[in-house]
Amino acid sequence: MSKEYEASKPIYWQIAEQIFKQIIRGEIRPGDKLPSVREMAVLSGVNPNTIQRTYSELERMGIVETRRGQGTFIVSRDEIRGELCKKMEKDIVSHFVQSMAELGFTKDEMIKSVQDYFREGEI
Amino acid sequence: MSKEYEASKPIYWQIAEQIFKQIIRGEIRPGDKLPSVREMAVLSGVNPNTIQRTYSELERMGIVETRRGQGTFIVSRDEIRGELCKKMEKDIVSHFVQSMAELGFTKDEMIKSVQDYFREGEI
Amino acid sequence: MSKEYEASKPIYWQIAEQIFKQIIRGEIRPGDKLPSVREMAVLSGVNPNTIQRTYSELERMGIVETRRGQGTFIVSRDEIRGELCKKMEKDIVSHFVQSMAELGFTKDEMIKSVQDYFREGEI
Amino acid sequence: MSKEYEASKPIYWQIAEQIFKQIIRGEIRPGDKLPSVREMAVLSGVNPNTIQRTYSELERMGIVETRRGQGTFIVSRDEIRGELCKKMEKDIVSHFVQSMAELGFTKDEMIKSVQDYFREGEI
DNA sequence: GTGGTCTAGACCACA
DNA sequence: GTGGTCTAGACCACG
Repeated sequence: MSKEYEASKPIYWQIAEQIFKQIIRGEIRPGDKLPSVREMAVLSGVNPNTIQRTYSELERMGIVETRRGQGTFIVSRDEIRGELCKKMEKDIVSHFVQSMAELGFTKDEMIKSVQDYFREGEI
Repeated sequence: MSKEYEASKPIYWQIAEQIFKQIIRGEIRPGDKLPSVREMAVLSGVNPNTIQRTYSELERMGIVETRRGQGTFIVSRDEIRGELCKKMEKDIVSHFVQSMAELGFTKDEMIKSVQDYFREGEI
Repeated sequence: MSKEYEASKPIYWQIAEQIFKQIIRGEIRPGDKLPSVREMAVLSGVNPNTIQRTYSELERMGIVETRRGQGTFIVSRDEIRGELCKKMEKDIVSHFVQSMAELGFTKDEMIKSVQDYFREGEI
Repeated sequence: MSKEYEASKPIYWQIAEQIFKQIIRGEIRPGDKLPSVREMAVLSGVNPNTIQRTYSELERMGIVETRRGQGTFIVSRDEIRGELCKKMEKDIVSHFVQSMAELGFTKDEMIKSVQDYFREGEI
């Protein structure tokens, strides 16, 4: 099931983002074990070192904990999912607002832009 | 007057974005001459090669045209400003909507998120 | 009664250290029998192999002796407790002094640092 | 000038610690450029990837900043040296005090242990 | 030339 | 079998 990766972001980070989304959507839950580095490498069609880096990053962010010889687990605090979701939402929204503000958009214009985006899709 | 640049995006692109914004805000107008590569390099506190790349990028995007021996000029079509603004707006909004959609947000939730962002700032 | 273990040190060694401390504090005495590997594994919430390794290490250090068919016992020399204590104290202190010396601290500064550590706690 | 590395800690971390000490002792100063990844690899007698990891770690800790195409620089806040020193001192002291406390030592006994350590050296 | 990422393949400590 | 580290060598974006 090897996927295609964009050139713009590092692969290890794109894989991390996939895991974020799986946690947020509830497909992976606190306490769950992630596939081993080697398994995940095969699943993702990349080198094990790349997955290693992904998992290291997740651990540094406190999303995952690794138990030597046992595997890598989603941190078992139930709040982790909500926290992750809030964090990502905040990052995306603040990036959006700041970008639009630099272009001179006001709050209401930003909201209108989003509504228009959906309106175009409807047509 | 060397500025600080983020590590996340290439410097040549950050400078291009500054120029976009100046055009959109009307600080630079169609037909205006940009500073020479060397001048701009000094103003920005970066290597002339970096400015060269910025200008190349702007030319590739049809925003700027270079006249041998005279310099680099903003393309003289008056619509350029509006086009640029629309393009950037569209890029930002579609990136925002898609990122939020991947997190499972609906249209209304996205709009609420933006409103909340401003609400927090008010407090 | 599974406990939490730090990721920095191997679990087998963390368990060995717990036993050291119990001996030093007199909770376990020379001649006492340690729990069997399997019992200890359950008590500690880890794999029996891990306890096996802990006991091997203790034996290698001459702190424990195993009698086939009977179990694992704290060595019956009464001095063992004092020796262990002296050894651990010496290890900790020499590690401390050398680390501080590498940072350029003098003897008096080291002592002051320790006193300050307690002073902060008091406030 | 290839050195010997202990097996207990990862090489990339031992190299990071060397840099810490050089900063604390003032041998490297805020704003200074570190050797390039490749140079440092030769100097240290290790693979460039290992140095890369060292520098990444230093950046993550906010001690160093990297400018693509230019090099890796000690962060140019003058306070960085004092902060680093305080941080390392605190880590070492708290580790020392806690280890000794677990052995049942009181504050005064800890200080006496340190003094005795130096006294033995004198003899 | 500089750092950043990735691959391939190896070895180790740990459970 | 699991994660962690390291080497060797490659390619890329950037300045």
